Amino acid sequence: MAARLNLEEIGRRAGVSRSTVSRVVNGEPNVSAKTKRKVEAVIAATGFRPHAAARSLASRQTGVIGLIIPSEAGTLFNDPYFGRLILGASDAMNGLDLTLALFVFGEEIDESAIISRVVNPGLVDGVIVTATRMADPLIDHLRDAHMPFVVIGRPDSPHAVYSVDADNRGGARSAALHFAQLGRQRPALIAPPSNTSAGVDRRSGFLDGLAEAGLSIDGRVREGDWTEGAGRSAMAELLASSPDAVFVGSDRMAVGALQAIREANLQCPQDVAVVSFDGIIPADMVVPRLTSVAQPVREVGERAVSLLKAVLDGDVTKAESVVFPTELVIRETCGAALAATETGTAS
Amino acid sequence: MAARLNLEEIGRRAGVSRSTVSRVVNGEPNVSAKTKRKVEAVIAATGFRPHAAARSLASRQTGVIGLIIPSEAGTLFNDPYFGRLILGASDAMNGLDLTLALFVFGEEIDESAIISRVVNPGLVDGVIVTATRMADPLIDHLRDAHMPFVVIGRPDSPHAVYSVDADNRGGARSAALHFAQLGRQRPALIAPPSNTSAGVDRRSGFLDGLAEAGLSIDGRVREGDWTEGAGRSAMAELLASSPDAVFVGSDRMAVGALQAIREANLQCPQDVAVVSFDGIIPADMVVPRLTSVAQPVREVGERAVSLLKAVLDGDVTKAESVVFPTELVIRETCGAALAATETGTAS
DNA sequence: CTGAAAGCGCTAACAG
DNA sequence: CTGTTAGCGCTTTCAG
Repeated sequence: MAARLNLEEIGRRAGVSRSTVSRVVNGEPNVSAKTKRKVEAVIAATGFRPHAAARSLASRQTGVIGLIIPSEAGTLFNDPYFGRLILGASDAMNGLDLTLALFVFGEEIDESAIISRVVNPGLVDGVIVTATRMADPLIDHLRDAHMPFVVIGRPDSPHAVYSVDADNRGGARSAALHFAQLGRQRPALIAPPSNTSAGVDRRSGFLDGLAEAGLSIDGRVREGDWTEGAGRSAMAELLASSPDAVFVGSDRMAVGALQAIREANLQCPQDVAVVSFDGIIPADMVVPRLTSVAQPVREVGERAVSLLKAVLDGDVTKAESVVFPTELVIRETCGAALAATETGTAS
Repeated sequence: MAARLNLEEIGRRAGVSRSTVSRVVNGEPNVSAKTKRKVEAVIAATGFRPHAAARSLASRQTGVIGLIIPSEAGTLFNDPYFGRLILGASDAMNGLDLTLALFVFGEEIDESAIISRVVNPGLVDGVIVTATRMADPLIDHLRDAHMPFVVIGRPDSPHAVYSVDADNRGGARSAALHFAQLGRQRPALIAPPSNTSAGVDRRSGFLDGLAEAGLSIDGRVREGDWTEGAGRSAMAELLASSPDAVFVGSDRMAVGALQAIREANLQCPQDVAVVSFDGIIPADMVVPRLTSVAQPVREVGERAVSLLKAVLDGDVTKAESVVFPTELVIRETCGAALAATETGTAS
């Protein structure tokens, strides 16, 4: 029977040495066209694929990139955000012939367990870290272990790092300006957790935008943990101070906020306009359709991969922060169409 | 400076041979307590971790399990189903000290590309395949390549395979019986795609349940591609034949169906009762709250991992199909509370 | 219970 | 352009 398929065996069948086969497999230039053809024929005929572990051991590169997602009690996985992110990362990796290793850690497992699993030599070449808290200790550990990494978010680290993020501040600011333009007078805010960079940035961006427009928020601020439930109870509380507009820091919380508005027998957008951040809930999912500051999650995932790849290849050596612009997608909850009609701007 | 950390070096520092260190690392029994302690001390002091690739090469086991998710244009990733599944699989793997490699393939990449990437020797020990179509060619390819695998779903394969699935038929049947019990007379169905086992089973289970209860469906059947939009348009069509109840084959389609009902100025559950399948959309997400046949997605993911692990360890050798029961979770859209009130059953 | 020795399949100088 | 020669770090017989 056929011997186990390896470089040696392929070489034997093609009448060349193991090294030559290796060169063909790796697309190195210094192989004669004729030899190359012969070897490729044998490879095609046998369906040979080089052994990944052997290759990793010899080359000290695994071709595997880790994606670390700390999932707090599974909450995060109900958010379409991560699906999009994974899809983007995955696409980029398929194109680069890289393999994605996914590390999801619940709260019950401690930080050091994460590290020791991920920083296993010979397992991954580098990692992408998501959902980072401000000053995430994970980042320091990764650095101590000399593991190349890229952060998704805006890390608050004393050291410079590679990172990819959406323009949370700018996006939130645009929501504030939009409210101002629509003539809303009593804006409110439901911010994401302030121990995350997204939470901090979306909050400050919105407040800055209001200040710019000369609007004040007068304590109409609440914070929620990304979920529908949090959005609903935060909104219920805010309604006591009669806001006429609310910027909600995530799509999921906005869904809850809409429910609270409905339960109070108020109308959105007539009584309270709503703009959310994310733009990733399917538009048909809620009524009225959600106006939101959309961030390009998929692109963020893709870019994180290409940036890490560049770091691994030594193509980029200085800290680099990529920031993607957001886009205010106007649908129904902000009441823009309404305002347009009233002022006679619309046809 | 410290030499590169490996078995040899740890052995040198502990005054033993490389083999002994290997035995300690792998928890083999035949090591004296004293030697073991000494070696462990050195390991703890140095933070040594064995090189994954080297270990894989020598032992012919990678400790990595692949999860294959064919994502059609990203549609599937908007569904919380996959997040849950990944979470379950991931949990199980963390417990078994296994690493998860995620393979997401869009439609643009063909089947053989999937195979050649996944079946790379020395990369993964086995794979879990999801979202399988009926008679999925992927399965045959996996078998041809001698790659151990477990299917999530009910594969329609001429060969026996290992699989894990939810009781789609039984769950759908229970929805039918529930409608009958509530006195609904004109049931309708929005089924998932019939080229998937879930689609086939949910459809037949529902129809069987109706037949059992003596209800007929009279052509009030549509099919949708899992999305909100599909549910909405299917429901809009069905309304022409005045159904008083509809079983929708997925949570997302049910969200769309609810919208269509509202847009037709009908009330749910008064005019049309709705029961969906999945039970994974956060309960607070829609109003009225969705009654649905819940499937234990996380458990399915966990079980797929433990089954594959057993297969890899040779603990199970005959084809095995694990089927998880579903649970009808009654909330508001089915109108059970309503019916109870009318008949005086409720307080 | 412990050590020595032989690979696992591949890459990477180094010759030629 | 091609072959030879050493390893990469670990597991795994086989002796002792």
